[in-house]
Amino acid sequence: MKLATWNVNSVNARLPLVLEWFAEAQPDVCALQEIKCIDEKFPYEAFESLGYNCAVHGQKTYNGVAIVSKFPLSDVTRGLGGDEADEQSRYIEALIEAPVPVRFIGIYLPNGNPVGTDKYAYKLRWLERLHARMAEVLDYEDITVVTGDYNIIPSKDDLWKESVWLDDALYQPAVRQAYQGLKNLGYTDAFDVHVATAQHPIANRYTFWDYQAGAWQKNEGIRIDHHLMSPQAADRFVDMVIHKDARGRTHDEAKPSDHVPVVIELAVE
DNA sequence: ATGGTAGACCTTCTA
Repeated sequence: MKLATWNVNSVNARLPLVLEWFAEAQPDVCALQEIKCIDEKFPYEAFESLGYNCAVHGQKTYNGVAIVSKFPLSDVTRGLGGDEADEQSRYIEALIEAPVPVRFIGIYLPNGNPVGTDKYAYKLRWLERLHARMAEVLDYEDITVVTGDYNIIPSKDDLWKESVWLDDALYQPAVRQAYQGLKNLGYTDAFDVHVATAQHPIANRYTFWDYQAGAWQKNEGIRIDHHLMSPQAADRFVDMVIHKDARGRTHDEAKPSDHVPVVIELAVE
């Protein structure tokens, strides 16, 4: 089973490119972030025509997440617990009803910039709430994958020049420690397994290149889109592919997202 | 020198 994540930076502005990628890559399930539309404006029909079911947690203008799946979806949860006042759409969870079921959680973690503001405090609180939910989910002993745009650069190997990122919310020690804390619960970063088991050196580890300052042309990227696997999922890990080519592809008037799809394969079929 | 790009949308905000 191929499970993917992709921050599309507006699903409607990106639709031709997104559909083209789905037709080619054939993910079984994909988490989308920054759909940037309310539920009613999600392009359900386009995905359904490719054979996908959709669960959407939209929001006007900002954020918004969705799960699209070739298998039926059940037990859908929209929004992360732990703060009733939080109105930002950044969390969606569903059970993928494949022959071997998979619990699939798509997140769009707060960016948190600038450091020291309420936005940064919100990021840290959101990480605490995610930690609590991921601890709960472990008790289900499901094949669980928590995937999405974490807005966290885990290590200095995951950026092109450390000095540029030292004051950024994506690279703060407290944020990186919180990411390590998620792994300490018992989750495995699919990329770590990918690196440890690779037959050849990893040619690319970045998943995001900024639109500004020619970042893509200079290969000034960062790794911020992650798959965290429960022990039951990690036992079935087969492969991981970062679709770097998506960053340079255009389609008529549609320009690429600043993030690329990241796909893992699990042996659950 | 505080740039540069993209998307939604109402004029700036977010990333």
